[in-house]
Amino acid sequence: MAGREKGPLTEPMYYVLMSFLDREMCGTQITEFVEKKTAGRVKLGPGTLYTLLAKFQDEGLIAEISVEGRKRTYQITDKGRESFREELERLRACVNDGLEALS
Amino acid sequence: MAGREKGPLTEPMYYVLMSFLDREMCGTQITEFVEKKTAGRVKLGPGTLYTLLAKFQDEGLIAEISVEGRKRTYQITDKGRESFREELERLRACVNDGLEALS
DNA sequence: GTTATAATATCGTCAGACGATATTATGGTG
DNA sequence: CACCATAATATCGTCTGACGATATTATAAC
Repeated sequence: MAGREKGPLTEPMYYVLMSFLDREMCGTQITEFVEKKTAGRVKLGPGTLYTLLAKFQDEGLIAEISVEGRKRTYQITDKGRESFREELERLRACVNDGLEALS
Repeated sequence: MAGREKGPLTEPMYYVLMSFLDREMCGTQITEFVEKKTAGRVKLGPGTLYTLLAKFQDEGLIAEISVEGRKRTYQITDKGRESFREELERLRACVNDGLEALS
């Protein structure tokens, strides 16, 4: 059960997936989550966010579970969790490589 | 003495800067360094590499120190080192955020 | 039912990644 | 020296993603 076929995640992709680990989310909740989690370091524009949600749904990393009026709520899939874990490992590898190179 | 004005580094940028920490480098040495350091996870195409070297020189992160025939050798600047350190910190923040979200 | 608000969707532009291909310099070999 | 192989860098075109600005759509309050 490998994660996302296409290579590594970008920073926005990573934080969007992360927002789903605890609970189901809709777009605006994700925006708030990311900004808060990163203490303002990462801010998602709507263009980035909704394009991403559509793509993640396409790729089966998240699934829509409800629509209330305009509000669409999604939850992460097993494949999505796996993609997130893989990305976290990649990031750790980057950090390790960097620390090693500094010493 | 802040690093790069423009936001975070991409993965290729990060590893290219990393290659300079120990010693001066030319293009082909960088390609080999990155592939070896990441155990093949990251491979730099020539388009990516030489475009990057030109930009880094422009931004003052590296400086050309010798030309032998076609071979151009560069070394990292203080600003370049600072940019690398900043990027490493950013990556650590991403990892920490991810670990925290998983728990 | 008009206005305000919340939420999502789309468009255009720009930066970066990268393979394919071209260019340029060097050294060897006859 | 002329030719060729090789090493190294440079450029081009295409594609993907980021993002702000703007538009659209649904709900609710008055």
